[in-house]
Parts: sequence; C-alpha cells; structure tokens
Amino acid sequence: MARKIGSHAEITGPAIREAALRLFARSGYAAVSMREIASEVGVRAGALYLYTPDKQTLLFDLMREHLEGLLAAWREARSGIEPVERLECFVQFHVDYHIDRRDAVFLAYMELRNLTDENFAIIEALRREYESELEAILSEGHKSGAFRLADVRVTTMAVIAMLTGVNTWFSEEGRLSRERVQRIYLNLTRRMVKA
Amino acid sequence: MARKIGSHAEITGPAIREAALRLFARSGYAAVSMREIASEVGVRAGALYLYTPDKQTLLFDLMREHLEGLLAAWREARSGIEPVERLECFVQFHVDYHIDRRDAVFLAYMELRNLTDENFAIIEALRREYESELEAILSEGHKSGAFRLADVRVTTMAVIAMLTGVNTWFSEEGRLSRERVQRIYLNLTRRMVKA
DNA sequence: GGTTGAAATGAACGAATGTTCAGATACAAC
DNA sequence: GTTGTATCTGAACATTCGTTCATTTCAACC
Repeated sequence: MARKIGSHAEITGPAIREAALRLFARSGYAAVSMREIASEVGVRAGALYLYTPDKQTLLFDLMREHLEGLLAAWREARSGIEPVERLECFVQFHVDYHIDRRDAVFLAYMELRNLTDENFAIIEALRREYESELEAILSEGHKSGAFRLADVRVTTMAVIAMLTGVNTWFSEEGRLSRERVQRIYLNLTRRMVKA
Repeated sequence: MARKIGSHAEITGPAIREAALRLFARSGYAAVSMREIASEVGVRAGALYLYTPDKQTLLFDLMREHLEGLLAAWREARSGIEPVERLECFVQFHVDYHIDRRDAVFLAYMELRNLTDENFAIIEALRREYESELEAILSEGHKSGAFRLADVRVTTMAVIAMLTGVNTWFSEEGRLSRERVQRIYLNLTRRMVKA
C-alpha cells in the first residue's frame, strides 16, 4: 500500500500556485523570482522544485488550469439552456467568472509572450475554443434571424473584449453592484446583436 | 554658436526608442535586457546611457509619449466637429490610431505594473484624461437625449475596451479591410448608445 | 594636420537570476 | 525508540542583469 503523502505537501503545493498567481499577476512573470514566491509561501527557493520542474511550467500550468476551468465551467453553465437564451447566459457567466478570477484572467492574457512556443500553442488553442463558444451562439442567432450582425467574427471579438474589460475597472466596493454591472453589460450586448 | 550635434546621435536616439518599443512589446519590459536593445540598434550596451538615464526612464518615456501623442492627435481630430458627430469621429480615430500603433498601445497597457509609483501616477492620469474625452461625449449625448445609456461611465469603459480590442485580432492582410472594420465597430458603437 | 569633443567601446562592478544537490529535519510507521 | 522517507534547507553553480567609466574612435572645425 502506498505511503500516506507527507502532511506538508497537501498545503505547500496549492500555496505555491496561489502565491505564484498573485505575484505573477501583480508584477509580471519575468519580474518575479523563485525566491520571492518561496518567501511568500514561507519556504526556501529549493523547495519549490519539489512541486514544479521549473518556473516556465509553473506559469504554464496556471494558465492552462485557468482556461480549462473556464471552459469546463461554461459548458456546465450552458447545459440545458435553450440556444435563444444562451447569449444572456454567456454574458452573465463571463462577467461573473472573470470578476472572481482577476489574477488568473490577467495572467492568461498578459503572459502569453513568456510562454515557450509549444506551451503558447496549447494555451492559444484553449482560448480559441472558448471564443468559438460565443461565436457559435452568435452564428446560430444570426442564421435564425434572432440577431442581425454585420460580421459574426468581429462581433464575437467585440463582445468578448467589452466583457473582459470589466476587470480593468470593477471593484466590489465600488459604486455599482456586481448584479447591476452584469445587467448593464447584458443590455449593451443585447443592443450589439439586436435584430 | 552651438556645435553641430554629432552625426550619430541624430540616428541612434530614435533608433533606440524604436527598438526598445518593439522589444518591450514583444517580450515584456523585464524580459528585455539593455544588451538586447543595444544589439538591435547595432551598438553596445554602454552607449544606451548617452540617450537615457536608465531602463525605467526609457519605458516611461515610451509610454508617456504614446499617451501624449494620442491625446494631442485626438484633440486635433475632434476640433471643428459638432458634438453630435463627435462619437463617430472618436470611433474612427481610436480604431485608426490604435491599429497604427500596436506596439505602443500594447506597451502602455501591459507594462503599467513595471513603472515606479511616481511614473505610474503620471501615465494613469493621461489614460484617464483620454477616457474622459469619450465619457464627455457620451455624457453630453445622454443629457441631450441623443443617446440613451444605462450608465455613462460603464458605457465609456465598455466602448473603449471593445474598440481597443481590435488590436488583438486585426491584421492588415486579413479578411477585412481597415475601413470595413472601422464601419463595423462604428455600427456596434451606435447600437450601444442608441436612443 | 592638429585640436576638440561627442559618440561609442570594452571591461568591469556587485547584485540577482534559475536551478541543483548533499545534507539536515521532521514525522508517520513499526 | 528506531527506521524510512517525504520535505526542506543552505550553500553553491554558472549566467545574466543594469550600470559605470576610463579609454578609444572619428568627424568637424581652425
């Protein structure tokens, strides 16, 4: 029978990822040293290498997990929703998910250029996969006449950019509640696709 | 009478800024070394310090010049335009200006966190100044009844995020011409503010 | 042709980087 | 209490970093 895993590892592994995510998002991948991450966790730099083969993999894993989580959560959220209501569902979901994961969203967008070519291809594919979820919604609605769009692809990019932008200004303690912001973005999106 | 400036300096100064802009945008400020920049210009690292006091100032100047240029160009573009047409003018201008300056736009957004606190405050003020140009347009239109907006501030941020997003996908050799893209974004913006 | 001075070099600086690894440590199992 | 092993340290490694500066280069002038 396998030996029970050491008690520290159950804590340290996730703690490293959380610290790395926070620091990478705040200062940028290249500007954060392994010693900084270790210090944040309360451990020395060498110990990090029990949990990740190297710094690049640490970054890559954070980005991959974010995007895979995003896709999985969306597929869960949309299941059982009629195509007609899918757009509204998407907007609500996207805003919610992104507000709750500012650091990860920031990282997955800002640090693309610090990925190796191979890792970049994987991350980029995941991003496109998510984008094409929205594109499919718009495309269906366009064909059915529910939406009237000048260009499906451009509208897709426009809506995603607009929605993701919420992270550059929204604050939970700000003037507007999360629900109010969601409603406003929903109305803006409706207008953008209105037949 | 002042001595004529050395012949090299007329070339090298701008060349350094161009190389730095390109490299910073491609790989990130922290990931680019002074030796890389110098090599790109065809000079050794020490020579850079004849043109900039340090790396941080090099970054800061690039960002400041971009934002100051953006503001000045916009104020030039809008002059003589009636308030009613200002929004359309803004969209055209913003898309055009941003498409033509991908690296600078990218830099001024991505590298905010690598600025010293003092420099960050200056850059951030310039950004807000530009944003409030659009906000003023929307606010006027809202008051006059030309637009119907749920929230002026959120709509401002939404429009800017949507428009700036053009840089993440547009290519001059792509499926759509610049003029076509401008028109699509213009229509999307019109819908977002429609009374 | 010699003088001047800006431009650029090349070597060097201390500091910080990612990563490795032999040894110390802590803790579950017996 | 001894053993076994996962965990972690501390020191060291080869590089690379931003920056400085004495020295060299070279075009412009008298």
